[in-house]
Amino acid sequence: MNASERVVPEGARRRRRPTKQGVVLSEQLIVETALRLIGEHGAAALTVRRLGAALGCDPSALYRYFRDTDELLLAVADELIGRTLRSWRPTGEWRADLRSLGLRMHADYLTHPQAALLTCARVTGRTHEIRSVEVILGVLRGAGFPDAEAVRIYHVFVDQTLSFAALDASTLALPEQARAQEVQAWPEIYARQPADTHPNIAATAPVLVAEMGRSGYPAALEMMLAAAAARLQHVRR
Amino acid sequence: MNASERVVPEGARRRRRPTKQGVVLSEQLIVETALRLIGEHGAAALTVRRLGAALGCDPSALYRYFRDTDELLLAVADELIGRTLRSWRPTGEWRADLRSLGLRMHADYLTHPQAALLTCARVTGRTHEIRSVEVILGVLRGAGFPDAEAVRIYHVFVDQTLSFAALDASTLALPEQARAQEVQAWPEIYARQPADTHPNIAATAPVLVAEMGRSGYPAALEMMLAAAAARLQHVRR
DNA sequence: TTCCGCACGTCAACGGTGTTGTCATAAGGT
DNA sequence: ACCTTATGACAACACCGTTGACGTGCGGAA
Repeated sequence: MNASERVVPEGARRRRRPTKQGVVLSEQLIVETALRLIGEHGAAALTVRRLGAALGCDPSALYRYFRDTDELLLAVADELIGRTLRSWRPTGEWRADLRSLGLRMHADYLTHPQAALLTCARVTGRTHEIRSVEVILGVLRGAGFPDAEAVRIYHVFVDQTLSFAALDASTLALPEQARAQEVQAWPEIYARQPADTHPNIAATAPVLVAEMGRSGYPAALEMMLAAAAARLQHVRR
Repeated sequence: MNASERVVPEGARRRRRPTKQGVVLSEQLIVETALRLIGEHGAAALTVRRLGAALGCDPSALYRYFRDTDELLLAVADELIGRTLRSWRPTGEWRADLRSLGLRMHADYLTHPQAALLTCARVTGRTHEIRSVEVILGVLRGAGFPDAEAVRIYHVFVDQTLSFAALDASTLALPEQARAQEVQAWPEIYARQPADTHPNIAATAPVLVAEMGRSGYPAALEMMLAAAAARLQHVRR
């Protein structure tokens, strides 16, 4: 039997046969369990075998619901998009709205780094994504940006938010050991560069180490919003 | 023997013993072969076993040069940084220098999309990376930014460049079929949203489709540079 | 020039991974 | 109550990174 023939679309499912351990599987339950697994035990915990164990079923049973692990992760990602958008409320002030939406998206993606990594660059074309485009464009056009400007700023805003999310997520998604090493790298290596060969690093070492310990996204977002505001003033004249 | 004791620093290597197939290994050769493998057969092709086969040595021989695959990956990342930095010439004008450096880094990473994806989020702590930090900080401090400001802008600049590179690289790195589908998504889906449910998308559809067809990085970089220039003017007063 | 220590390539093995072919069984429409 | 077949279980496969043991032959010392 071909693998793609094995999976039955969720809507067409009729027989719900409990697992040996008494669990009744469903796409919804699997996705939720996967998200829980990632949240509780880190990104590395999401393996087909562990997911099977957590659900109380044989790992291969999952292939009745998803063609492969990639498809499973996409389903997880879609769930994430929905959750993010659902919790956002606009205020009517464009700059505050973009700021809160950006920070929220960034933060929500980081809650599930594994899914974020896989998802950030993909155009899903699904309802949640389309709605987010509509909403952001609405904020910008409502603020008075002309269409071309609004689209350009939308593009920068979305790509910047998603790409920073991916960048920061990939740090969180690293195996434990590599991540610890990453955190120590800046203090240990950059605080020790001699002033004669690396004057700029030496002169800024303390502030450099502090700065690199956190995400660059908030600062990047502020600079982007400032540039947009300046552009808006210029256009209005 | 402990794994970390097994690897000998490149400088201290004395005995160069050819492999059964007559290859003389070196850190340099291994990194170059890894990059070639990634470029030819995709990021997934970079496994210890395949790298060993491509080099003509036993997979475990690599552990004489790198403690684990992660350390190997960091070496690959640093090689990428080095290639970029080597081809860049400063002009003395900070804005032009940052612009050219950013665009060049972005472009260079995209020539090795698979490698960029794997490496661009990592702090290598190796020589090329350290030099790039020194150079960029020098440009900013030379322009008159106070230390704290210079560091903050450096952070935004570097993370923005790398994260956009990763975002754009991941599109290039998709399997052929998925990539074609991705390209068609914007025209096909967003050009067809009805004006009553999605007024903002419908109103901007042509310019939206055109804009999303290219990278957002140049526009993001310009906004970031504009914000930095405004900040510099403000500080100078 | 010889000789010896040990650097370094090789081998085999371990425990993990995703994935698939096959089978038994019970759910659900008839 | 039956029969079809959806679906979970099992076992196996090929691959992965990593490690410990081993022996060969290179390079420095004498």
